[in-house]
Amino acid sequence: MAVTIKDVAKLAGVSISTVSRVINDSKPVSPEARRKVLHAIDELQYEPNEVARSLVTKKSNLIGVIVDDIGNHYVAQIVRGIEEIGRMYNYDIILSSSYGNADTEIKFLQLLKTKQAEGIILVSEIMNDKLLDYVKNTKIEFIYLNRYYKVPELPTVSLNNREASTTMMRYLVDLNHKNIMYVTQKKDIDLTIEKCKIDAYNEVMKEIGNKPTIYHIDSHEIYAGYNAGPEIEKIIKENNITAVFCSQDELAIGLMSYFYDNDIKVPDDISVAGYGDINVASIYRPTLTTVKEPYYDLGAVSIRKILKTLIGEPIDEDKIVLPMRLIKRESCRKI
Amino acid sequence: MAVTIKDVAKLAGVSISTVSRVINDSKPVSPEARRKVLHAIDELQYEPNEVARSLVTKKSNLIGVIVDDIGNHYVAQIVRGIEEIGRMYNYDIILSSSYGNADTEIKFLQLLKTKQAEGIILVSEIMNDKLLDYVKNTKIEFIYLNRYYKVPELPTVSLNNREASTTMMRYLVDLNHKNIMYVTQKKDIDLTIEKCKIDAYNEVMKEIGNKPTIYHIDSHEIYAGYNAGPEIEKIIKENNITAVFCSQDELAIGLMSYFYDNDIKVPDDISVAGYGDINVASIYRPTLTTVKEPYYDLGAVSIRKILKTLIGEPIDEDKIVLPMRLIKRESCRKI
DNA sequence: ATGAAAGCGCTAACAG
DNA sequence: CTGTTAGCGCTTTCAT
Repeated sequence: MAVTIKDVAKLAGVSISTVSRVINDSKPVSPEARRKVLHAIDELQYEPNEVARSLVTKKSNLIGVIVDDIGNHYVAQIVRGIEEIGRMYNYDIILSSSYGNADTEIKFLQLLKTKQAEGIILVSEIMNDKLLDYVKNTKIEFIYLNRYYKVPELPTVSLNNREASTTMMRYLVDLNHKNIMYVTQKKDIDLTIEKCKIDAYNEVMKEIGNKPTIYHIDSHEIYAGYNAGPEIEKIIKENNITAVFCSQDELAIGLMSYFYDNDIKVPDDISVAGYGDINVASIYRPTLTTVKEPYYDLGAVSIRKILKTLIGEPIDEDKIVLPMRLIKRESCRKI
Repeated sequence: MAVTIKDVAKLAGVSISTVSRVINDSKPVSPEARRKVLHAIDELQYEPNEVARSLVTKKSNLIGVIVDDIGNHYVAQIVRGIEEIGRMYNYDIILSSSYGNADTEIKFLQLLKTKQAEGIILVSEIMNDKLLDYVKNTKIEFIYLNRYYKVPELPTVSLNNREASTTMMRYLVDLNHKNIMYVTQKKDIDLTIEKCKIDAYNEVMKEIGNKPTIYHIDSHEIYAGYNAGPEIEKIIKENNITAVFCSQDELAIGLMSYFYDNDIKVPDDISVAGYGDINVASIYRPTLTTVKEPYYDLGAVSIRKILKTLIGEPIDEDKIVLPMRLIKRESCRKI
């Protein structure tokens, strides 16, 4: 059996209340008693049982984090931000991966509640209406970090995607590109954030008086960008496209790999721009011009917001929007 | 106040024991009572408090995972394996990142113990002797996953690095390479696992009757591989090297980027092999020939081992060694 | 300043 | 099959 507060009290010759007081220094304790207690603690290598403590204080110091897949680099960065800031406030995080399953997300949410998590951050790629309902009817600190959807009803930390896309488009235009193609997700999926980006694209194309060329892919993974290569190549030739702006870095990397394998030179023959600044973006050759999504900050800001409300500090607002940054690299050139 | 077992009992008109019994179905309960309880639970949206439950059962269903940095891809893969298997047995994981600080690792270890974690997996890149002592004197299920060091005194799950390096070397030899260079960590660091790999390299070089050429770098990150480019290039020319075997994929990728930027063609001018099969390895062009470290499995096997001992199943052995696999890609060619 | 005692929400004998 | 009761290890009144 592990050593408990009773053992310490006995050895120190005081009551358990006194021991508790020195552990938490919640009330004055005579120097003499304190010394004895401290000594006993040391002797016994006593470590308080946080579970028992939680039960009475109702503070678990646990934040639940439900993610899509910790194996995704951007997710890992978000978790990094959450964890590092949480740590500063003495909070631990419980991690669960849903792999994009809506029911699993809800199951974890409930599970985390039973574990008395004080707040929950959901890093999701899907739109989970059932979960939305559930959260709205339950009082728990909650933040929705969704990379693709806007979630109007709930506290979110998000990015200014529209502005970022506009910035990238204007940059491409500055590079004298006129025929710019946009490669994005499958058309029929109703991705609210992607809509903002498409709007930005369309707007800039309209500004420069050119017709938009949008190509839809059914996935946002690298291989999908690669596989779409032949069709995109055809469209490029037919429409005299000089720059391709991809809605995700993964797509851009896949596409560049296709170009590499088919002797199309980036950026000499075609400029390619991405979105996200995933870690490969700066490693791949040519390095990818893209827009940096500040994942770490996304996580950090989220947990800070939860912690603030937990502590009772005034919170600024329910929706936090973070800026993004244009990263100019080799894959786009002036023509 | 949250709804408790008492509320359910009252509403259902039974005792709390009966409620407890239907929740856990630990003992037979009359259909009638069960129905009433279930109904009350539903009515009240009751969710048992796991903290209270843990306190009495002494089961937290929590596994602590201390990692170096969840932002590292390989670490994330390990955690993925841990989490996914843990989930199958109803275990949650608490994640803490030490960022390579030995004291932080110990602090987390203690913290996780107070949270009543039933087992702890340490995914570390450093050698932490103090922690070794600590763990040996404490009875807690523990596994050390160290990528660079052998940890003889503790249960570990590790890889057969010696064999893997030999396999890679023999493959290179099969490709008719005779003058093979090995690029690795700084010489004075005492990396026990790296030593195995160097031994394997030396042995094969001896077999083919050629002198070893080992180059030491002070970091294992991509930029380090890149920065070492000029010197490595010089050595290659002087020694007529035709293949470079890097102790880490990161180094290989950095080096290939240097080659790309300096118009040295891989694999036409030089073959490059890596170690690890990090995610970029298959994405980078040319794709990197490497040895696959099964990170996911490493995590999965670790937690499974802990869970087994927790459940009381017989455990096979204290040291588990996983095999690695040669991944032939474009960066190495026959000469 | 200190101890006794109540109780956090739950499980597990124990008695019926 | 069911209710009563005694804790789990700790914090926190409430006396003293």
